[in-house]
Amino acid sequence: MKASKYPLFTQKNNPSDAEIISHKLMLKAGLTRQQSSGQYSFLPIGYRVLKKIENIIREEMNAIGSAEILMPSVQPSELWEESGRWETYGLELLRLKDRHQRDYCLGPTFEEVITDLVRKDLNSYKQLPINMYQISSKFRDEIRPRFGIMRAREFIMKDAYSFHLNQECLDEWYENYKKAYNKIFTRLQLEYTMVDADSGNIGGSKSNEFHVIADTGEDDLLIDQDGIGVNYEIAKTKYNSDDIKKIINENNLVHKKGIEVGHIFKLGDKYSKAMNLSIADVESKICNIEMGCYGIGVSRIIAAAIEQNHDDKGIVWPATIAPFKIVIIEIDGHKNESVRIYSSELYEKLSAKGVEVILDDRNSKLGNKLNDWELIGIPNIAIVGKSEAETKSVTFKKRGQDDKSSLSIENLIKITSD
RNA sequence: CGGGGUGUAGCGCAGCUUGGUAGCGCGGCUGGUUUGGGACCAGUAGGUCGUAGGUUCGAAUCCUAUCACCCCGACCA
Repeated sequence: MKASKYPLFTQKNNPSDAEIISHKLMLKAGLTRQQSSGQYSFLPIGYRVLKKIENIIREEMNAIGSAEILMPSVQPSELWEESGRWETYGLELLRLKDRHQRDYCLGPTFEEVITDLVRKDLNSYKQLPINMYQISSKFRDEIRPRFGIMRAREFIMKDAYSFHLNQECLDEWYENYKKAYNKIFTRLQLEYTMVDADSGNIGGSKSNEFHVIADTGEDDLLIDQDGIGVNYEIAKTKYNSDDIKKIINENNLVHKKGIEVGHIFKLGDKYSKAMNLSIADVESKICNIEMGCYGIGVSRIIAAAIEQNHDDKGIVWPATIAPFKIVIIEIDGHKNESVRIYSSELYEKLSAKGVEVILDDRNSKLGNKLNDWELIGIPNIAIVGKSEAETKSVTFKKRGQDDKSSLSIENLIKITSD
């Protein structure tokens, strides 16, 4: 990519609507723009980050043998009436009518649709277990959207669903997903913890939440010596006390704030029973299908990552989700042919190695360019001016560190293409 | 929904109390001087003051209604 032809929308002034740091930085760095309350467009830089996160999730889902699908976001009321949630889900379910006055809703979650999908094609227990996931927009008509993309009404979520002949198989797959989630959050390079949790609105017997640790998190977590936590409500039940302070002291726990970015559930037969999804087993006995569901708030992870990784200059992306791996900044390339030729040569070499590189060939000053890229948070910065062009080197700087060093082309390629 | 607040140029704001037809900073554009960490000078473009109605000779300013957005609380990935 060349910055002169790439839509960058950084802003100098602090946006007035933003309260928390991730929201401010996302607007300043030009990652997202608000459409209406709780709804955001992703600009090119923001969308690249979203795709990075999606791909890590996708790879780990595929790796455990969950298959990607896509379901419609507008869902017929009939399915929700079958599950009983048309009545119970409440105002968060945005309901609408089509031209024939049939009732629909915008999908906030997909248990009904996927249960319907599976029951139409499930003929034999031999097809089980079935594991499928999708990455798509969800809509929840939140009482109060806030903090930008952190709690939006429309957001990107990965939701996986599993179908099993028996509890043992569900338990096994629940563990598979749990392991996959740990891999995902490790690869995202975020400080996180898994906690025992309430299954809330979705229903079922067992659930775990994954939280990114951040002071601005909305959830209170109690974390033990092994890094395993519980949320407040669960802790009260688990330790049989209402006194949080006492629980903390007596059990040697640490209180931290978390941003919930993942939630996995053992649903049991709640939906399969209500929606009549059953199958004959080896002995021709009719069994209800055991289900699990596994969510990750993909777009929320962007905000969570920024909450955890920023400084006074802007975002400091973990390398695995940075929108670009490196930016090459020209000094006066438009006035200096040797600089222009040399920077293009570097750009081509890095591109050829598959390095995600953007060349800042805009007609602006070094300071402005550096400020833009430090705000956006690109992890590696290579500066080339007249002297670098002469010596065939670059002035190299890591985001988050102040010192600069001189690197040969070979070393630059080595550092950025590993 | 209850409580608090804000809508004026692309962004951030002043002006409103005490009506007289809109201004500042940043950004944009043009020209020149600069040029290795947000340059300087000069010039220039850009706003039916959220919307509708009312009061008045006259409304960004006063009154009424309405819409949008933000913050605190109840709900959630």
